[in-house]
Amino acid sequence: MPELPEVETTRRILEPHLLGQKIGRIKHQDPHKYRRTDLAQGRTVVSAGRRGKFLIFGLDKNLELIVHLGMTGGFRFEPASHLRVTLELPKQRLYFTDARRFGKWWVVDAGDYSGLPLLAKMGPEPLSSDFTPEKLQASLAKTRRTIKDILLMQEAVAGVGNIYVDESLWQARIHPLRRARSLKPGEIARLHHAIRDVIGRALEKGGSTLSDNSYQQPSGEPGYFQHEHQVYQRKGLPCLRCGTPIERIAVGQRGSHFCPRCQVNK
DNA sequence: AACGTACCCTGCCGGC
DNA sequence: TGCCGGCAGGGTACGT
Repeated sequence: MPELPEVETTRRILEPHLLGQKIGRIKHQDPHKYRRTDLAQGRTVVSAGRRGKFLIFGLDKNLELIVHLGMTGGFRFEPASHLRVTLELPKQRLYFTDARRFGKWWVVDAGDYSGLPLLAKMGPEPLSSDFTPEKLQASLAKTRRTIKDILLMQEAVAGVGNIYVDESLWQARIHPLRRARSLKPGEIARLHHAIRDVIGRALEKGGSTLSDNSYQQPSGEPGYFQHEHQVYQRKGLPCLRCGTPIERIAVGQRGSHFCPRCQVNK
């Protein structure tokens, strides 16, 4: 599923194709999921940014086109199955495919995220200097939730989803069901480092393409970080640190993979 | 206010 | 072999 590394990889690839280009028609059949996109037609793209898992394309006339890829959304340079949106540009077309249709588009006045409350309260970018162990500690201290829950909520840190939470918790040797506010300073320091390390390495590899093949770069090329997963979708396989079989449990509604020996729920 | 849960959606998988 | 129920999960709505 697209998380920060996949969304940022998409952003970097799309940026040169969009900057300075005037958007023509945007064709789709689902106005509920692709809201007000008529307002982007005829506008020129002036920036291509990202916040957490949201792509934010700045347009002239002080507008922004915001895209969330959901579970299976992705841009393609060529038509593909599960085509949902076609975006016409002067020299090419961009296609948006989304098998499970959890992806959404919005057009808003620049910076007005009143219709996207999650974006408004998004936590620090994990690879920025804004993300510090102190800020992480402060976020974890004010909740009774588990560490897995709070990391998925995007307010403690932006852009981390199910894959990279599991990978980060494994690297930091923290059980997913630990109460967030019970983490000791040393554990928070390990977790902070693990999140930055995992997200950074995943980004270098172009993200993860899972067995369902849903995430692809716009060219159709996959990501390569799935080959470096330590726990995600490795249930029953030996922990690559200690050999104990990886377990899978439900946390909230999410599958969670962890090593019962390395990650003890104290 | 904070937390838990149902829901959205559809391809895929396992069981029969 | 083919059908079908259940599962996966980011984000949101809603009830407690």
